[in-house]
Amino acid sequence: MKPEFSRRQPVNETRCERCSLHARCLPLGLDLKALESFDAIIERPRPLKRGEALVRQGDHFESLYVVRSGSLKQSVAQEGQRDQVTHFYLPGELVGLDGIGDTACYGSVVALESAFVCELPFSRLEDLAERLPELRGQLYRCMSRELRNDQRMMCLLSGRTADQRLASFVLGLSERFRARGCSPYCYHLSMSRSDIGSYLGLALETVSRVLGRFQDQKLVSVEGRELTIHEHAALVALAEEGVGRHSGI
Amino acid sequence: MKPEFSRRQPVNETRCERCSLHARCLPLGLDLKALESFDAIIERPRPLKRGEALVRQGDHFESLYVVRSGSLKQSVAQEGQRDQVTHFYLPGELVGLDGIGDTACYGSVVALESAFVCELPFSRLEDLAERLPELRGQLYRCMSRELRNDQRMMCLLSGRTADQRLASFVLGLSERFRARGCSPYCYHLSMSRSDIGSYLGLALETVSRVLGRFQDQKLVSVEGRELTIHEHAALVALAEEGVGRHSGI
DNA sequence: CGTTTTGCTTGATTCATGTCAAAAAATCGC
DNA sequence: GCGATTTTTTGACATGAATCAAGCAAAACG
Repeated sequence: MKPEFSRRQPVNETRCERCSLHARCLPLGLDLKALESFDAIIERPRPLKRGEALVRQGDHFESLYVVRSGSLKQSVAQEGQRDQVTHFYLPGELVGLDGIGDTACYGSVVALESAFVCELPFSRLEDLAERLPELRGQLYRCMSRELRNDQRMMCLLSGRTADQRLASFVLGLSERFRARGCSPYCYHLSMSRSDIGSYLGLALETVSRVLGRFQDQKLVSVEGRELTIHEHAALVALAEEGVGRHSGI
Repeated sequence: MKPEFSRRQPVNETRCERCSLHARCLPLGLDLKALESFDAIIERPRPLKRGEALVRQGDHFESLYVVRSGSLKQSVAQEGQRDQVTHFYLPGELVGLDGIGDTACYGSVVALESAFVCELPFSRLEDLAERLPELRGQLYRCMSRELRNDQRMMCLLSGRTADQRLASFVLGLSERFRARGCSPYCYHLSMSRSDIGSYLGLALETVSRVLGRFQDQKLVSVEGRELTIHEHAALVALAEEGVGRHSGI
């Protein structure tokens, strides 16, 4: 069993200054004084059990959240269609940016495993941003980065094959784990095949089959939800390959 | 021939106060004094010819742009793959939000027809936002709205059939035209079938065929790039239908 | 004003991926 | 620890949409 985030983030480490996510979190770049003001507006870590909802679609928008440990998924339910998973969130990532300026939350956010989140009431964050240009900049940058991620996702969904989508997905997670100081080559998938399928626009059976094929080709090994990357370069090559759908090049 | 935006927006109307897009544009909600400060940082309308690039992928990010007339597309070129269209921009819409905090522009933005854009140098906009809370809020709201749009797009791309994608596309444009005071039932497509296909993740032949089928079913008529919606309700029903891909409901 | 280019439509065929079904494995609850 | 539930794998089959290949229409160009 791999160590999980929850084990690495003792609950009592409640101050931003001491938080090990400091370097990847919203208050990045704030000086000590600013960080203390920031720290002051945070609602202290809130524990979530697997399957528990942090926000429900349609809830009144009030806060952003930073994942402190564990992982979550966002999913949106539309008009009698199957729920669609739109995001996975790892420690340090910001939840709720898509609710700003809207009355209701766009989707539901649910814990995929035991998790802690810090709550940032948006109105207080705005007040603080008025005084802290750095924080303002960070907020813009976070939103803009998310826009770029979403666009990358749109490209993935509209132009690439199932194999390429899964290669990108596996590599994307790998990169995110690496950035958090976890092994990029061997990690735990906290989401089900069905979640992955929904996120990537594939049937869950296809996810299972492709992962199996990757394993046969010795690119990765998958045992349940433990994934090990063996041929990083080959996955990159596959993900970037010119021959997607709609006659590549 | 329908009136086009360019005919409705005389070039010499250069002040924000007199701009007819006022109500849909970034400075929405600013008081007169604030509006004047905002007006002062705008680089005056810049004309673009069909096919001309406003920004090229990889350009250094410096400014946001507001479309004043005409329309544009954003497309990103990846690793030897076919270009992928990621956005269409209509008058009043904000171009470039995805470049904030990044050194380079994420994609190229090209005029689909003759167009004018107002340039907003981002550093000056940031300075101004420091003093104008309303403007700050507007910026957050614009970015957040775009996040929601991108997510809607992701849902469209990963869960819906070709017919549903095109129905949504046609209705989406209709809504955007309506919001701009143009006819929502009869409008001009400034983009090619190939652009639409790229945007929706479909082959251009499929776009052509589905549009043809819609015409046979008397939902719309399409003559070249002139589109008329006959059965709005039926299109809505189709777009929202539970039976997408991945066994609806 | 004819020629070339570009964009659009249409048909035939193929293929990747979805759907349905059932078994196997893992996880959960008591 | 054992039956019940959920998740995952695997197989057989169906099908929507891509691809390939013309042909046609409408601009753009000399």
